[in-house]
Amino acid sequence: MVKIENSKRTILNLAESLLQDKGFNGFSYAHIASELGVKNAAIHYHFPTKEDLGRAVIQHYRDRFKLWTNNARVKDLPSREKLDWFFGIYSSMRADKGKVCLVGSMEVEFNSIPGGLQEEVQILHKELLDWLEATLAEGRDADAFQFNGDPANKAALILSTLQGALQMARALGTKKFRDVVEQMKLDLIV
Amino acid sequence: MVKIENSKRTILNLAESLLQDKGFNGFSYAHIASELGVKNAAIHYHFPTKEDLGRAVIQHYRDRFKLWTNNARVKDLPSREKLDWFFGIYSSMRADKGKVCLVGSMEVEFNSIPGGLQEEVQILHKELLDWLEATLAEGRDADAFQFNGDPANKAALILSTLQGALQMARALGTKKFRDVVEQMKLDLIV
DNA sequence: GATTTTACTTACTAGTTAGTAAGTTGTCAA
DNA sequence: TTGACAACTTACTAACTAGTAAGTAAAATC
Repeated sequence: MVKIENSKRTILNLAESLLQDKGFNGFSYAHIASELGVKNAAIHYHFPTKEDLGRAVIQHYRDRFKLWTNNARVKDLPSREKLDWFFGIYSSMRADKGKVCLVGSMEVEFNSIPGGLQEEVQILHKELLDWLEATLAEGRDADAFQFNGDPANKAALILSTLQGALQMARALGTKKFRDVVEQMKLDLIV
Repeated sequence: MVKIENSKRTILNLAESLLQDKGFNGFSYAHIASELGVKNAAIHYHFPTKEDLGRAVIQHYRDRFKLWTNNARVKDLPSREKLDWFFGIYSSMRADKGKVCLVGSMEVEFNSIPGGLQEEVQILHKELLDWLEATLAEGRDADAFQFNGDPANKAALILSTLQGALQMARALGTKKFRDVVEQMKLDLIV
């Protein structure tokens, strides 16, 4: 038995990374195993099926987001800084080997992933949307943001844009991603 | 020899459909073959490798877009209607079995597709962006559109948004897609 | 000190993948 | 009518896929 500190967590992190790098159909148990220097079956020991692994990745992602947004360091920020924090998550993904949003990655392959994963993606996407909607509404009330229409729709627009912009950056470079983020701010901030 | 009218074109169309439905890693030669009632090798006869097939799909997509945008029926439209036509392409995709933008689909899997395909995606994305940028610039000059900043950045934002919104609709439904499109118009049209 | 549990490895399976080589058959041009 | 060619099929391969069953060794628990 090789001594790996908390190997379940290590597998989870690597799986998340691979999902954001190559998509659900783009990586295999063999990839994970060889990367970690263990055998195929070791991964199956922790996550019996690929669906289990996928679900765990999304649940971990959800937990982390909930933890952050409930933390005073984000919760008590003014609206504009909350939004900057949120945009920062996506900028970090871009900086981290050109990763793409987990949600977008799984929605592109939505019709070829297990049903249990589809549900999980749905829930995560809703949670992101809800937080963003509340932040936009709060910011408009405080005259920090300026936009017409329903905050829910503006939230859906912004999330879609971030998701698409990370993908665009894959083909056209990081500058394009930053341009889009700047344009979003230009369209939103007073 | 079974009599199929222009089977190369039939394969191409089905491949495009599968790409927008399941992604590049989500379909196989066997899928295409069984759907068309032919054998695996028949597909390889027309498109020796999967990279060849992918390139042909994208090139076909590019040709079609160029044809449309150069046609008087689009070319001579006022800016607002040009934009409506463009948005209509994405609405049609959504209506057509929840398809997703070809570019987004391939950018999610960018790091697990052949290099030749990556180039082709890059070129297509640039062409879409260039047309949209020109249309936005033209529309702002004609006081049909209203936005701050560089038309190139606004074009990148809009394209990213459409791409992301089609993906979002997979998990959260068509209404969300329409909401995003309406919000974009609200943010743009005078 | 014995027993159970954890975290694996070894060795395998059945199915799928892209891709190939060689043969077949209908169509068309000379 | 013959020969070339287009459009396939048959039959195959090597590599990879998720997943399993049985065995092993160290560590934790009793």
